[in-house]
Amino acid sequence: MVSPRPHPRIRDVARHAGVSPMTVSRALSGSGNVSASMRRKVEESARALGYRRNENARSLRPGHRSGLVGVVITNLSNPYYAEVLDGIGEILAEEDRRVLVGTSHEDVEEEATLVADFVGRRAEGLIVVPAGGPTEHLEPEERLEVPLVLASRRQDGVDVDSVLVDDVRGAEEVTAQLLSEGHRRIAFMGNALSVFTGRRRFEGFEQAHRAVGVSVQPELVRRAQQDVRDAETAAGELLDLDEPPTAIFSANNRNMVGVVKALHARGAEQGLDLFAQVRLAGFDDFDLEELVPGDISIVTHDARELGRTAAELLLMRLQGKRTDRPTRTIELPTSIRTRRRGPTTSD
Amino acid sequence: MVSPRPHPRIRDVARHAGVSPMTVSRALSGSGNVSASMRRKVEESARALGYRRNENARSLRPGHRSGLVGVVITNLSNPYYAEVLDGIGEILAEEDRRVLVGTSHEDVEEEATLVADFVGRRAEGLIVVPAGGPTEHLEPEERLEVPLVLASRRQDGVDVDSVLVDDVRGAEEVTAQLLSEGHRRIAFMGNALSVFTGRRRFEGFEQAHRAVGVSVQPELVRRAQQDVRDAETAAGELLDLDEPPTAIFSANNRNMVGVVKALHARGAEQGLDLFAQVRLAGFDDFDLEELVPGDISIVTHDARELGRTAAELLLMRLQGKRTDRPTRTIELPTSIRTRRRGPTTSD
DNA sequence: CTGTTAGCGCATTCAG
DNA sequence: CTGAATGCGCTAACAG
Repeated sequence: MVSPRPHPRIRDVARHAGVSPMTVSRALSGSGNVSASMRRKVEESARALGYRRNENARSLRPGHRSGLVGVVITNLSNPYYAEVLDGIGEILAEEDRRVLVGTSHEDVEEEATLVADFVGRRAEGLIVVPAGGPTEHLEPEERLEVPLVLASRRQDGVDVDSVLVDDVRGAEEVTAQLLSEGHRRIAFMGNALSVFTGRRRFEGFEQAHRAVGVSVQPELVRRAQQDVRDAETAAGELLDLDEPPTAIFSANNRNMVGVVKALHARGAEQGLDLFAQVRLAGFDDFDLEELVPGDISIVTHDARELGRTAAELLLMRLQGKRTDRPTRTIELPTSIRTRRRGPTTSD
Repeated sequence: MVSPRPHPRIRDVARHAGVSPMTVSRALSGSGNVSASMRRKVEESARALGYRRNENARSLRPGHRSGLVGVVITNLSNPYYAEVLDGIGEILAEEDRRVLVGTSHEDVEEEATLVADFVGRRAEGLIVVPAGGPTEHLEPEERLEVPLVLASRRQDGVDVDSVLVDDVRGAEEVTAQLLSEGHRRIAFMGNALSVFTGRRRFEGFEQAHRAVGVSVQPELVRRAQQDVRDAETAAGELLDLDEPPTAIFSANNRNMVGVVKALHARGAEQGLDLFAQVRLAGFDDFDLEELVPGDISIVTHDARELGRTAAELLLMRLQGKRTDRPTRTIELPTSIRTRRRGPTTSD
């Protein structure tokens, strides 16, 4: 007992209202000249039949816009990116545009598949957190000239509007702070070098070392941890070294949380206060940072605002306001927040 | 210098390859019978022109599926729902389906708008975390019989496949635990009563009280906090009462994090260890739970698995495997994890 | 194996 | 103010 036509068409409404399809189209789009009574009658028929205009068919007409924006995120279970996505959605919803979302899992091929698919669905614009690596799929011809904005990361050779944070400086400054406190064995935990932020944040980390003539210890560098569990494991390995680091720099949210968990777990196991022995620093806010029982410095910026800005840049292009204008890169301000503990158990 | 036709059509490829559009269609869809050499030639032309099949036009053909699933989340900046969404995406990606996502902000009207829009775009299925309230927009006629799965919450009168957790029992058991420890002034912080989980978790909370003949104090009930900041404020108010609660039950992730922050902040301000004075319990995992320096019990379940299950239920319907079979509600198992501290400063 | 015809649902012409 | 014809891009069904 399935209805033969799941979706009533404009012609069904027309028949029901005893008018031509054109009248229905005009009445429902609100645009054309239709008498008030006619409009009412059409609206009733539409409601009665449960008519819904087919946006896909509509978008076939020349000049019509799909209202779709494709968003490719590397890892949605990172609250940082969830926040970015939410910021993007916030701005696009204001313009009544919808979001097609996909996760690349930091894999360029998955990213390319998603981009191709979104373009095939005639998304009007794309916002991508690029995984890094080959970039053919991001080139204008490949994406059929669909406007693209890169969020959080940029790609060499992909000249499009981008929203970044000043990774290098943030990493450098916070690392410098650790060095100035006397730390000489600072670990680095971050993304692979193929990832823009992984490269840049490591660069800042290195620069700070060079500035004071200290060299980065390769054995203290851990890369490409994808989630908290990986990060916790990697941090555990660092703590197990014969000569463990005296400080750990975590280049993103997931790594930082993993490090904190590792310090806590090991400390409890060994009856030691590892937070007093290992100074923490890194990128990205995380919930309950204030509970970390040791000194910690966070390079922070507003993830939601980053998403909003990316969406705004895209909208400019979509509204034709900046077509053929040169590409812009907006760098969002970061700040460093340091939280220090007094002597651990006293007081 | 804008290209006149941004998107080459099948006919352009046909002309370029010196064949008919039909041959191109067949060659590219891989389905039809096309000679190998022909196929190669077509593929080359397609590449040369940067042709991308228009999925919207394609989905116009009878019998064709859009491959789209619409997902409505109430609040993406809650990591819990980000995880649910990621789980949904994981399953759908396996079937090469794409996700249209929107945030309702716990507002039924926004939810209705999104559902209508997704249906208009001919999404084949919908997964909704319902905000609660009126449900006309979720009725079969309104959504044009598009299969719908409810995630995390159910709606009275909306008889569709649903994935839930056993809110009532979870809340009851963990509340009973607090009561058995002697707590008699237990605060409740959760969603509005109009929200399914808000209702059910409060119900369990009340039941546990009734079972031991203790009555819930209305002044200790705070509802509808939407984010961590709201929750922190509300928790602060509770702590400011003349007779503050001795325990707080937080009915979800955002409330729990807010409560922990409030206890920490107030404690630091007043030089007190509030975690020793206020017993915590509630729903949903959160990062760094182990750092909470006091007793805490969490009713936990796998958010990603909830998303996966919702997607799987939807796929069953989409693949016609369960059409006209009765509606199912899957209840995911929860468990309670309790973490206790020894005496605070000694040891 | 390839081409022609026709129509998916809609809205922009242009006529009345 | 309303209707008829036409085509957006694609592909079944049917020739050939």
